[in-house]
Amino acid sequence: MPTASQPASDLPPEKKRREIRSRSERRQQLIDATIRCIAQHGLSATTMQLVTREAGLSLGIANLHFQSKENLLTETLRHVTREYNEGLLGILSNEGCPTLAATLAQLIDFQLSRGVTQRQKMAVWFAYYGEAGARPVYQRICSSSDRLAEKRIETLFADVIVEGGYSGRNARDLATGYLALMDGLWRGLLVAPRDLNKTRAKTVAKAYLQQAFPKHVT
Amino acid sequence: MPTASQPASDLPPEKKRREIRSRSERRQQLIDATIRCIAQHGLSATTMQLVTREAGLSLGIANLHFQSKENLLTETLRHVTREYNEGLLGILSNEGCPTLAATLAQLIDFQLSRGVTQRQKMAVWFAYYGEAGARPVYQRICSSSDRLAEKRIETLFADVIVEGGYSGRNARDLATGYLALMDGLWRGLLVAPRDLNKTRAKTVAKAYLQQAFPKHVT
DNA sequence: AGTATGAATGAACGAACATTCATTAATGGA
DNA sequence: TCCATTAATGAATGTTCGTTCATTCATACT
Repeated sequence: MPTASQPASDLPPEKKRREIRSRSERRQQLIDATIRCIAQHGLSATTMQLVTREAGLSLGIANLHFQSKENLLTETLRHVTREYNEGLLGILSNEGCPTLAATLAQLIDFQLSRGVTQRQKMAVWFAYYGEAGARPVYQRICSSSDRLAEKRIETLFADVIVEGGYSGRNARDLATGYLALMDGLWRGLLVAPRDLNKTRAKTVAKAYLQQAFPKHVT
Repeated sequence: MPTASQPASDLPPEKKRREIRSRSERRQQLIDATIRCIAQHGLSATTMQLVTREAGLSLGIANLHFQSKENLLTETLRHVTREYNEGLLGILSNEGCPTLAATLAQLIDFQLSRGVTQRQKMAVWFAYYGEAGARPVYQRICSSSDRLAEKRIETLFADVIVEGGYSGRNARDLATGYLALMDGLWRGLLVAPRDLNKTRAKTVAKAYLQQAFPKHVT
């Protein structure tokens, strides 16, 4: 978007005005640009050139604030992971959430909300999963995030089982199953958006919880 | 370990004996090497050099048989996809499979069998999922494979619903849910093998089918 | 045995990559 | 107002990539 009040000229070198920002601002700006690049071009086609241009900054700045590309990518994964986990924690801390049934409903709504299921974020998740087998750093970040989420969901399910007096249910297995189901639905939304939309994904997820906790899900 | 009867020399150029093989043999050999490379190094670190060396062949041969790296990668995805679909068809064509209950059991066994869940194969799946958002070719191959699998499972589930007289069940939604669950379990096996092993994955998958079809799964 | 065929090789090449760093200019304190 | 400090820039660098193709040699046919 060219700024107005520029001297008319066909192809000026277009000197960019240099702006100074704080370290954390620049880091966030670069991470956001990285997310957009991965979503649009894929992880293997994401270059420093592309990222810095997307951020509207010069080539060298990513190395200035992140030392290396590898580090930028790692921090990007950490950012997306932290964002998701904080959102999940917000739901499960059930402050102002009156009943367990309401918490379950909010959980599904959150995990299939616009913020979580936008292509940008999902593309990033799966891009890193693909490399996780070869990169221990990615694997550690992903699996520790998984573990955290599973522990929280398991606790919630355990509470629901007690409240509902459900017998023969294993909270841990149900949590594993639920999160696996949600993972698969995300993958479907990403890879086959023509065959699976968010509404149907919500139906399928709700059906799982209803089978598990009939009294808590309508 | 230097071979005997070689003219004494510290670092012999070690001339390689040239072997001639058919086009299809070489293509298969290169695809297999590509799978191993992706599993070991990740898609973004998989180079022609690495692949051809892994195959024990010379650098130029991949371009000779596949024209381009892009084409080699696409054909590799197609190969893995076809292999999985043929295996699935083998199970679901229920030749020699007496009952629907037995078919369900075989389905889980197959999807969590050694052949399907070995790290090599799963790493390939997820590597391509990650790029699918940016590459229409990958997306088409993945989603058409998904569609095929889902149609078959849906048909099986519909039969089970009729036989069991289950009411209020939607075969399509159950199929979507089951495949999503299986996808998530695979992801867990790949990314967090410490927290999820094959035995527990089988337990979780079985629990899903048991909830859906209690009379058919023990 | 001699020869034609084309599969296989790997040195060479240009393009694209991450990274470096001398230079530039915005900022805040003197 | 001037200067010291330091964020920001982007041309330059060395490396690595995919691809090409002249050459080599295993094979099958005459």
